[in-house]
Amino acid sequence: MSRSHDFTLSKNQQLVFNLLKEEGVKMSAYQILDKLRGSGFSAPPTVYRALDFLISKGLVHKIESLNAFIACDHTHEGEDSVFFEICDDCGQTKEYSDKKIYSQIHKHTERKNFKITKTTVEIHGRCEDCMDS
Amino acid sequence: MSRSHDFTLSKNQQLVFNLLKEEGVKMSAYQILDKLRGSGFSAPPTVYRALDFLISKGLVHKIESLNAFIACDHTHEGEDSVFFEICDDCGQTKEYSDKKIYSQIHKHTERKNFKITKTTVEIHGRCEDCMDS
DNA sequence: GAACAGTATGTTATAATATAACATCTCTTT
DNA sequence: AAAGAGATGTTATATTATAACATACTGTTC
Repeated sequence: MSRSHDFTLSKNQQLVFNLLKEEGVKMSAYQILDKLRGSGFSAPPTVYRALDFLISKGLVHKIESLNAFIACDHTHEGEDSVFFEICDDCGQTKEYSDKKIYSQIHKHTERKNFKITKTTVEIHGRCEDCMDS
Repeated sequence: MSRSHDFTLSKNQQLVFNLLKEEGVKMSAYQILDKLRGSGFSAPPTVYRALDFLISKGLVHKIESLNAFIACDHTHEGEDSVFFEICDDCGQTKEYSDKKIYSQIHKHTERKNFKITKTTVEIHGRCEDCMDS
């Protein structure tokens, strides 16, 4: 059950991660639960525990402004400097990495002697496709 | 920096706004409800409706990563380019405005032809005071 | 291979956050 | 006074998340 990581995923962790990767879109914990009932999931803690683990390993992100979860899109560089662009019309949620945005944030926190543990950047709006229609 | 509003606050809106201003810290909707029971509040919709209005006018912000609400700190410039620095030790939540951070974000979305309606930037970590202890 | 420690799981219950739906009220404008 | 818009009161319920505790699995160490 392993990936190209220095850790292994348990059965439940693998099931949740695979589902999120296959769907490729953001899902609520209860949407995940419903999809995995056939695999033996029956209660919320099963989902939340798997999500907590996957998030701690950086394999899944939580979209705070939507209480939703999405598989990490590993096409980008930089695990830490990730942010989301969310179309409120079609729901498409794209993950990006931009060192410059985070560099500005770090400049600010360094001035304040603030030690960052996690940063949430979520951009809501309307995507190119939805602007056309 | 005070601002002149082109609108008035209803009784409930005023009560919620005054409470948040006086407390000066983030509060959950249910904390607000409990504090305002003496003023006749008895159910969640009363609080959420007032909060929705105040947020729409920019007088209150929601901290998405904490499901909490805080009065806008009008000491900064730029209504739109606001972000939060949240100490997970002491809970202190400071509001800042930084054009440069938002300028980087806008550069990104312009490249993607993404039309922003709202941006959430929340920085979690440990504040200077808590680092000392 | 038995004892153990650490982690993961299953299960029930409940906490915490947020909204739907609908009746009523209170203004302002006509 | 009637109409319309916004605000409120109220009940019920939806949605999101965690507490608590028992059991099972997994990899050591002896």
